[in-house]
Amino acid sequence: MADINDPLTRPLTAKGGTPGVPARKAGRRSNAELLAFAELLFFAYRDFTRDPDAILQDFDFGRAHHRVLHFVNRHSGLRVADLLDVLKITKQSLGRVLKQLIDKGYIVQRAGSVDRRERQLYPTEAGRALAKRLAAPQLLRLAEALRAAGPGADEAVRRFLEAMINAEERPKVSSIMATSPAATENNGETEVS
Amino acid sequence: MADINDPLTRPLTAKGGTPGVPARKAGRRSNAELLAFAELLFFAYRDFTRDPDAILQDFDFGRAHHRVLHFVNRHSGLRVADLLDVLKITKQSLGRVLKQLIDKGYIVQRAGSVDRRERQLYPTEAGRALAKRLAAPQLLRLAEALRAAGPGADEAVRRFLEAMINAEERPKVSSIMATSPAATENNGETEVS
DNA sequence: GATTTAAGTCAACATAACTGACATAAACGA
DNA sequence: TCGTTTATGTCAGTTATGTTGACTTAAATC
Repeated sequence: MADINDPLTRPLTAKGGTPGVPARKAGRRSNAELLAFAELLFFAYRDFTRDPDAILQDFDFGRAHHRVLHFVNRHSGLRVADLLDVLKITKQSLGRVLKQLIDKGYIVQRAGSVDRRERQLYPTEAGRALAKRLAAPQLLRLAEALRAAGPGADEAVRRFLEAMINAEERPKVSSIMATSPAATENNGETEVS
Repeated sequence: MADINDPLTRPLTAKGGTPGVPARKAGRRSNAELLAFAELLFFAYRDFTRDPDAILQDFDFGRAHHRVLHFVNRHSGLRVADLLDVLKITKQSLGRVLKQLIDKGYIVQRAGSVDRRERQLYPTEAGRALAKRLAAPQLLRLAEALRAAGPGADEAVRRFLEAMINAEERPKVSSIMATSPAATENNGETEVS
């Protein structure tokens, strides 16, 4: 077990507070504590994106392609308008990366069956394979981090992340996340292999 | 209370599992569950950065300036090399935004007292004020999200975020986070006002 | 038939990252 | 002391990803 006084291995935030500092009221957090969470979120996200970024270089793709491929793969059949709303970028920005993913054979589009102006987006077999490869290190990282967070942390972390989303976006996020292979096909037991 | 079956207001992940699906072993998580965490992290970070991004426009600054100003403000006296290691960008990339922050009077630099090649970075009064203004909406969001996550979630979330950081980076992150006004000056009771 | 909507495209531009090469000053080592 | 390494800064060119604004096409809708 790590020595709590060793600056290289102790927990990033002192447990039990600083000696001589009276405990704050339950539920009140100092700005300094909150800033520590802000920094941890920055570091977590910084490293969360690094593994896939490295893989993407081999395909002449960037993080933008990963985001598009991820959402098309996990929420097959979503429309261009859905993607724009999820990513919060302009049609022109999306257009560039989406075109490249289509041209290189990772995504295909189909006219909507009810409204034929709509373009429904689907991954090809190559698209599914690449998405899986990009997700693999992130899934490992998440699994390990949830394990490290301790039993019961899943729900706390999930509620925290949900509450970090703009309130007015939550219904849309919820709706997007409800349309996934896990929710519709195979009971969530997709394997990375 | 929200109807758990209403797709617009139910929790983003079903609680208690899907009927007919056998409970997984304790501690094992399906890839679909982990992918949901990946998406929540994306959405959380997407919205976490939007409030300060809007403020930055009024100053002709971007997110890169925010990151630099934040770390200089919260960890006064850190060196250029520290900043490069924290941000994981090149010297040239940092140089551009740092120069602008210095030219516009938000950051000053001082030669290191022991090694005079080093440049120690400090916020000016204007820098501190801007950092505080940029942090304010993020602190509100974090406070509310931790509240929403429920009692005891702080520690779970903190452990989760720490474990999301690359293992070899944790000592450096720990060391950076130990040098903050909260850790050295006023017992963490900095106020946003 | 006119209007609106979903998507796509063209052009110009801004930001923030990158690589590679080189300069300066200070510290360090033989 | 002198050569080397280190910390920082800078110049030049490139790439990735975002922006605004204008316009087109096809299909749905009023």
